Amino acid sequence: MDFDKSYSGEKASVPQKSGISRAAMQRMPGYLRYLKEKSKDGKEYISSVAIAEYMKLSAICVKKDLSFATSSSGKPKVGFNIKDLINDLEKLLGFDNITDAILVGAGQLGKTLLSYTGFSNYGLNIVAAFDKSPVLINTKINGKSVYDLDEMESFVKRNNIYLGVITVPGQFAQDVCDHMVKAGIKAIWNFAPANLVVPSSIALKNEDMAASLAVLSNKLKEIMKNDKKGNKRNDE
Amino acid sequence: MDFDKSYSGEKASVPQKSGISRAAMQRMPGYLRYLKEKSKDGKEYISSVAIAEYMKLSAICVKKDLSFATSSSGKPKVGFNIKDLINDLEKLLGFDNITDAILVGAGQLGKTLLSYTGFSNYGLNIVAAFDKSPVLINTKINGKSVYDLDEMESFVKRNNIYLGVITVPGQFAQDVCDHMVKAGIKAIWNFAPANLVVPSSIALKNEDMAASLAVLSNKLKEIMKNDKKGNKRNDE
DNA sequence: AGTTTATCGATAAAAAAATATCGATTAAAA
DNA sequence: TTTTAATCGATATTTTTTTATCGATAAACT
Repeated sequence: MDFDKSYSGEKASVPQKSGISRAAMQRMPGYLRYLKEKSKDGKEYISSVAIAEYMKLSAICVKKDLSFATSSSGKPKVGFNIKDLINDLEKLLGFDNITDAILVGAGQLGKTLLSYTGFSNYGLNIVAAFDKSPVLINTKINGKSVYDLDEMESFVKRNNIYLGVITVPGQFAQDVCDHMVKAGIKAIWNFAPANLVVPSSIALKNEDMAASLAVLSNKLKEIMKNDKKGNKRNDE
Repeated sequence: MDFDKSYSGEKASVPQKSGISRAAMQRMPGYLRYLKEKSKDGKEYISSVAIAEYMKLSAICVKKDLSFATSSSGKPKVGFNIKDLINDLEKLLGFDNITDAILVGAGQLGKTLLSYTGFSNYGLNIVAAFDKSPVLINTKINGKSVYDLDEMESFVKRNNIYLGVITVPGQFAQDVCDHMVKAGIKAIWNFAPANLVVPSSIALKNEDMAASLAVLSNKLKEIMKNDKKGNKRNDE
């Protein structure tokens, strides 16, 4: 039995069965976005060097990352065909076919996510929301219905939903999570500040603002320290 | 909102000068959250094993991570003093003293962040917002004023702000970013789906929804594949 | 008090990820 | 047509991160 090694389902240690490291996987959408820009500009081919320069990565890293996605291969001297690469990446990322999802917690953040129209670009379609608040139940947000949380389980089963988004306050997150798992949800995108416990067979991704902020604060601290020491900055 | 961007400024290759890896840094808030829970429950000491079990990490990993934060040391047989550890972590994370920040883009997501009351726990205080829309300028959101974007630079300089949050649509993000850098902002928390280019002296953290979703979709795909192959699931 | 056991902390080993090297290839230039 | 230069792709190396080992220590038990 393989247990997850990073907290809340985001293990640091377990290898990706597909061979792609998580770090690489996270870079993919960045490549995709850049390639789409370039494609719009009318460019047809691009080299790993050019991508790397823009993305501030090493060309080797880019080449290796892309090798996981590319069906066709790049051409020496010219690089990769951008359109092909976009297709490959979208396929790899699953952005090419839409996955239905439900969201629990129609508060401020929930509303924001429900109102966001860009998810279809990422292959995600939030079809309904659930909440406990009578004020919200049976309202619509961006054309999407908000139902009583009690109906979540049957809705999920009836509509074969596998992905759930959690946008409730931290103290309710575990409970919502448990219900989702019970209902048959297999992937959870958690925006609540909580360390969720899930069976190892469930995919969990935490959108942890605190963690992000921790990294940023740390960097800022380093910068301020260096500035005080009189080091030059803006080294471009 | 939609966000993604993983790379500029977040290269995988740059070593952390402080010796703490980014991965470890990102785990810290998780520890902190768990310890606070335990502390509330009245527990006084906790072992790395207990933390690891809950966080689904190895105890060794926990010990090593905590060794970067701990001033005091743990006691054999009983573990760490929870209160001390909380203090150490908050200090390490900079959550113990508040940093002022500004936000640009008072749309749906911007409003959500402005309304979120939990940032003070993370040492962040958004003091003002900026936007281009006349409808929003001079309004207040959660008691925080929205000003004309043109005033951002002088505001930042006048109030010695070092941290900026970007919540504008992707196509405007780079421009806003440039203005922030020009104004003297040293750390940028970017929620826009854009690959921002910043001087290397600027800390940049992208809240990359697409990247998160990529990881989650990938996991889900694996799970569905295994399910189809008839593997058991919910192995607890 | 003496023994046992859980836990720490330091160091060593292993694993994973990023980066470097280099021959092969192909477009463009001479 | 030959040479040159940019780029790929595979393999090797290095670096970083995680995990394992193990002696030391302090609480609990006998």
